Amino acid sequence: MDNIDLQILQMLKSNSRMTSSDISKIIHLSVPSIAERIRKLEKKGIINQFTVKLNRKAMGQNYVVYIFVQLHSSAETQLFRKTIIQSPHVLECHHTSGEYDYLLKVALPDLSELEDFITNTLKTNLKVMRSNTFFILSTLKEE
Amino acid sequence: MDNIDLQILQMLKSNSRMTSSDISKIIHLSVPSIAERIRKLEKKGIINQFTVKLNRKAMGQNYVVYIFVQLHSSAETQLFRKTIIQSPHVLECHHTSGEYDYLLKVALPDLSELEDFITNTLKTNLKVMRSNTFFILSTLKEE
DNA sequence: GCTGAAAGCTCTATAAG
DNA sequence: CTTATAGAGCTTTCAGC
Repeated sequence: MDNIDLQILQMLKSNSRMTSSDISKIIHLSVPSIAERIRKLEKKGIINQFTVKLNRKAMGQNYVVYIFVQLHSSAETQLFRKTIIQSPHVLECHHTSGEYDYLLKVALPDLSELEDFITNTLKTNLKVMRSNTFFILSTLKEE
Repeated sequence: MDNIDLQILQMLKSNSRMTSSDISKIIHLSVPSIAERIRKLEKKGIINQFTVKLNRKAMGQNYVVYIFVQLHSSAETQLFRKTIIQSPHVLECHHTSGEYDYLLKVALPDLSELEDFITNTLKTNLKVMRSNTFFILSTLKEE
């Protein structure tokens, strides 16, 4: 991966609908070369996905919270992982170092759904030992 | 925004290079209709950005950490915000409720750069009062 | 690995119903 | 919203460096 690849990635990051010929006009390289470089970046897994960033408020996701979670035992891990991955409310889930086991980033339309998520999904269904929730008041930056 | 818009958004989320005619073959609506719907979704700000998800490891970002940050006083806020937004290492920055003021998500190539970021950028330059760092060991889900 | 040109195809924009 | 059309623009391929 050379400097030209980095430039291409940067352009696609700012607008993934750019075509090879768009990019060709900016960096001086022929269209077929750029098309092939993009294909290779995808194939090598450097580009994971072409996607869109959506406006959460517009999508009715008015609350975004982080929830630290500690599980009882590793016996619960399987169900926990499966449920979390499938839940449409969970934006991210990381296994973390420190006091807790996992950190979830969760988007919800209202507080009653948050209550439901913590009480039913986490505590009851997933047998989470303890959790710690804090709210995102505003976001300065989110890539 | 109706159900068709939601379907279009879902498809673009899974692959933002889909064209109107690609989408037209899946949901039964003419190409001009879909093209116009996408334009409106962009104009309304429901679609914030067309972008790519990159593989962090492949980009040399071997460590991703969360850092909670507490500022001394609101006098430091301006510089803090400006610096954070410009820093290429900072993936996200949220103003949060709870014990700390901000939560940063930071990607770095190695531990010495992490040390540098905490010691120099945060503590020295930005006069951060205290911080609390924890590591992401692995990621189950990240939209 | 890159360039340039040609072929064919696909997309977008527009107009009319 | 649909269909139809025209024109612009894209991707791919291939020969040659």
